[in-house]
Amino acid sequence: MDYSSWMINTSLDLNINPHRLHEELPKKEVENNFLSLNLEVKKSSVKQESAGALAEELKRVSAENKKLTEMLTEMCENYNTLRGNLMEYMRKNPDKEHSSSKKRKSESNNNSIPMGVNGTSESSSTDEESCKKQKEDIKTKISRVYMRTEASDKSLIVKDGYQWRKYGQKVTRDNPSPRAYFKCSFAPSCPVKKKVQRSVDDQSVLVATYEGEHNHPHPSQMEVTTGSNRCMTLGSVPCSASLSSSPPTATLDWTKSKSSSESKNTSPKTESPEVPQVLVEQMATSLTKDPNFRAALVAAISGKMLHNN
DNA sequence: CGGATTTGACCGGCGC
DNA sequence: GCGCCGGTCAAATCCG
Repeated sequence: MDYSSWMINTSLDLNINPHRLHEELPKKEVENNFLSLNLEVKKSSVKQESAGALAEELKRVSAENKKLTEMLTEMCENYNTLRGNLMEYMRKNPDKEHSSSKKRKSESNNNSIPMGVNGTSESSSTDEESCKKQKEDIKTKISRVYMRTEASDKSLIVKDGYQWRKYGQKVTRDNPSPRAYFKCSFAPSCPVKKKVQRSVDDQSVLVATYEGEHNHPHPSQMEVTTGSNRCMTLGSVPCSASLSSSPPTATLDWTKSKSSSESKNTSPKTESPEVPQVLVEQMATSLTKDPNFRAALVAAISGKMLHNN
């Protein structure tokens, strides 16, 4: 899968000033320049030409600020466009599972109603009731992951780093492909379950439905604690934010790196705020890691400070 | 030999 | 109440 198309190019070309100051001068020189400007401001006997240079610098920085603002606006617009495209894609490819009239009420409810945090006021209820409540809570933590595999690969294995024990397989009515049932076997008390079934429309797409939340750390996290990006440790799972650790009902199809007409397995419920959150986080991470952006930010802040002086 | 997987039986919820 | 269907159980089987 090609995720590069999802990555936002953060190499912002912010060197918009006519003097190409930041492009040619190292960061340190920029800062020195800024300090010297400050000194100049403090001098009581300001020469005409230095005042002119200062005004010009001020103008330049203001222009840069303006450009930054414009770029930010443009970025927001791009984001909105992307989001719109995503929503349109979701609408065009409604999940067959949800369109099925035979769909059980309970399951569809679980998928569409975002529930809050686990209720903790179980002290007054009986064991049976608390057990029931717990069950309901587990059921509310549902997420779905779409994973593209080789069409020839008939195994229903989704490698996500956790250890799963298969406890059943069933052929369901709305899908000729068998559905496999897994329980998390990494921790004996872990309540998480996973259902894996091939997509009706695209046999090369595996649909993994996670129920519940792991009550133990991710196995790969126990081995690799320094990894900054969890997606890198998830084996063959697409870079997805919809693992069980995410809030309920998040369903993301990151397999859409192929043409949108190819995969048709998403549901309208993906219009949850989850998607923007993921994108925003991704953008923020990318931006903060980009030296160009940081340099531009420094310049912008410097400009702002100059403005205030 | 022990753990994982397979697979038919069973259970319970839901719709008619 | 009955039948259908998804989900789970557990004995049998497989595999390292």
